[in-house]
Amino acid sequence: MAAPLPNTQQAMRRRNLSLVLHAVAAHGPLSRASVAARVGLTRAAVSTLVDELIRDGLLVELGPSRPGTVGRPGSALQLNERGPAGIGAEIGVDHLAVCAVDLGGRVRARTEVASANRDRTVGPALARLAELVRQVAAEAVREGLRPAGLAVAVPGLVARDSSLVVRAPNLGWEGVDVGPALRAALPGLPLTVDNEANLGALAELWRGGHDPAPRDFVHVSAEIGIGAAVVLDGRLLRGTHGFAGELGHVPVRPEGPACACGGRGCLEQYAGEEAVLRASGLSPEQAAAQHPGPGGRIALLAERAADGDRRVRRALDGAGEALGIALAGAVNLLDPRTVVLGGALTPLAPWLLPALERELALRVADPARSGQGAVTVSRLGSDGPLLGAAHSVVQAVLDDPAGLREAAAVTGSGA
Amino acid sequence: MAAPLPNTQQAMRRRNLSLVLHAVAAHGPLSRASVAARVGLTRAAVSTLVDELIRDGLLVELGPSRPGTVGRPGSALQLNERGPAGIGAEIGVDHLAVCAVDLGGRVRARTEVASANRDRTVGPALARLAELVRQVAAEAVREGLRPAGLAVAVPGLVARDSSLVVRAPNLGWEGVDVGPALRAALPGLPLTVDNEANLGALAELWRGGHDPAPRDFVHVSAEIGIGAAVVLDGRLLRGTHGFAGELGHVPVRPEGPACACGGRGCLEQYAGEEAVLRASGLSPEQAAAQHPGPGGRIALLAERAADGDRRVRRALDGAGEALGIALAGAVNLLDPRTVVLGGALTPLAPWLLPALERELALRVADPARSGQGAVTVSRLGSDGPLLGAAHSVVQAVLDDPAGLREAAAVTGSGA
DNA sequence: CTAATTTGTAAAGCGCCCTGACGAAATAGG
DNA sequence: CCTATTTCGTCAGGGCGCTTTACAAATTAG
Repeated sequence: MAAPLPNTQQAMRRRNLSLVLHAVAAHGPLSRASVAARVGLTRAAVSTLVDELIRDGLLVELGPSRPGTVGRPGSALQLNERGPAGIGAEIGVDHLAVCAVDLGGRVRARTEVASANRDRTVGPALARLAELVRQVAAEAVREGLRPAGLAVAVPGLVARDSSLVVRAPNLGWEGVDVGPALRAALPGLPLTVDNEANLGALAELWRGGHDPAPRDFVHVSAEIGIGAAVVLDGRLLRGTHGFAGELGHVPVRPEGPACACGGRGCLEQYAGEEAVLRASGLSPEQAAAQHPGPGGRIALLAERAADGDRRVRRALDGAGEALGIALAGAVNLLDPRTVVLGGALTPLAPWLLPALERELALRVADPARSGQGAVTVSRLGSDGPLLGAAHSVVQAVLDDPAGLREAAAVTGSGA
Repeated sequence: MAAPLPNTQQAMRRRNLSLVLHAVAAHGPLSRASVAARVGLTRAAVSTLVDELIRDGLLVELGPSRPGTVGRPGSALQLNERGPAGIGAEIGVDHLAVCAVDLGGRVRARTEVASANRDRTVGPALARLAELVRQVAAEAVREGLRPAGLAVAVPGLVARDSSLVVRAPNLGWEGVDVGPALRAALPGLPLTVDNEANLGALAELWRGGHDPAPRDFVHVSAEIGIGAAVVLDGRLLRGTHGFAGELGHVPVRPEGPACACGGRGCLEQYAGEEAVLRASGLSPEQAAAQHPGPGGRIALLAERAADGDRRVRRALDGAGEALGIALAGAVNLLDPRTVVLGGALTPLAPWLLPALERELALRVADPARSGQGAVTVSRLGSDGPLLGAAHSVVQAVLDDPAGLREAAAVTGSGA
């Protein structure tokens, strides 16, 4: 049990800096006075906090805002669009992607390349990724941004508070620590590594476009396996070892087909990409031939389903049913506000949802949740994890703006 | 989104008071200097905090501690055993219980009476409960304690941050707000109402006797239905509506027998008390005849199982298997450190565990959790919810000692 | 044009913690 | 036995951060 932060005046100041920054981030351009009203401090206190944030390049003053109401108009404050940037990266089965996001959440640079990472040696893949990160970071610098950190999304289990990829079946990685190679290739750039579904959930939380943003939800994501992330009270649930969210191995039919995990009848056996393809009578090779490139198999399924292919429709209906059963358990256990379908599931949602919602409605005991609006589909689609990664860096800056200055002092200010 | 507390110096002071109090509570008698080292403040700061806590009657000074080491011996601080007390109450199917707990966590007064609350009108039951609370509170006062609040454990769904019992099937209650009657009968005593499994989990968290106390676990409890509570990062997960933990309606076999909740094959259909009795070839009447009083049905099952009754053994094995399947889903989803069996399940644990652990080992994907120590049995047994209720009041005092003084100022100091 | 309202800043004050120093109370060693 | 050392608790001084109070600036209402 680490000391729960030494409640000192400095810590208070840091929290208040973050509070002001978050207020501006969440509620558009704001005057000092309205920030003060929002966070519960006085105008004088907010003034000094804002001064500090402006000096550190996190806020900018837009000049006097247009009048409209009685009284002296305030001077609008906005997040600096030429300040720190979060770099997000994604290692997919068949692609690599990197993007840079500014404090305001806008994507300011982006690259994506096809790259068959499955069963490939790790070294070259990471070298390639570092190369892309350098490109994107350079472009961000040209736009006046300072890269403040890198977060990498991986489709697999990542040990908590580490860069160790314990298992990523889709990549064929097992016990790979991606930290050393990336840190060596990208000196001075703080690194975090996280599960793809987790970062997708964070993207949903911050930029899902829901209003108000749901602070308690289960985010289901899928590439080949099925991952989920649980957000409760606005915080991501990571679990003791960082492995929370393994929805793919929740038992759906305990006597069902054997699963690679050692169990029987796991969700993955009914709603995993491979299982759905098999039930549809399609082979992976066929899919690769007809829809090459990232997301080809999913695209094929969506196309066939849209064309009215009965076998595919039936397969997706079965997958939706299985998802509904597994999620019914999760909903009964966690009482979230909604279930969000994201990642690769987005394009298939129209054919998954009916059965999914039917099962959920049938099996959820909670009387208050009767039906309405229980399941939503992400608007971010397959971009979720990448955006979430970049945003997680931005969020870290918003959560502790003073930490950034300290880091800069250590590394010699970067630029 | 409520203002996230106005980070002022007063708030800091309050948090530091709580920090000091918690340090003393967790680590026995402590000198000012060791408290300071623990919480990360200076000795001088801790001195003033301690002074204030002593003035408020929360801490007492035991006088100079015995030497033993070099240097001036410190003056040991201890929680005041004649300070605030938490009153806990439990409304069971066939009993009412009330207890008082001091700051140190010791039970200082207790009553329990048989009372058939099932399908009885609510008014008389609550009147009786209030009467018992008055008795216990009076006894606590005789011991020098000041009752600081009352928490009531109910076997059913309680709406979040309210005293509304939405549904308690075992009691036959539906949409009953127990707040008005109890508040009217017990003026001046702050009231909270919570689910029995939730409070049992809190008891496990605070007084489970585990070392170190697990901060992430699933606590399974059962009276007639099957409840569970999820503790993550030392905090109880309540869910959007306060209904988290409905393990009883997690699907185990989706095509299984119909359940009262509208679903099919819910855990309750395999591991609920009624289902187990039926599978054992025993009728509730028979059980009531042979083992009257609280917990009679469970006691009968335990007795028969101990005697080697094959049918009962098989029934419990099946229940354990179903529990294992449902919990495998929960463990995959949440990655807790352990699963704790509590409440009425405790006496049956020996016959439930083998199948439960087998299923769990089989179906949990997490490679780090391989087998060892995944399931533990509560040492608190059926006392958990009652103790947890009283402790939740004590915990509230430890979390904000200054709040207590304010409350006293409003109500005119009570005594 | 004046009164009212609101914004942002400055000065004074207060609360809270830290620093540094000191007496008190014990041990260690001669 | 006496002194040096160590640790504890407290006190005075100081720094820091927020609040209070006051005031000039900028706008609307009448």
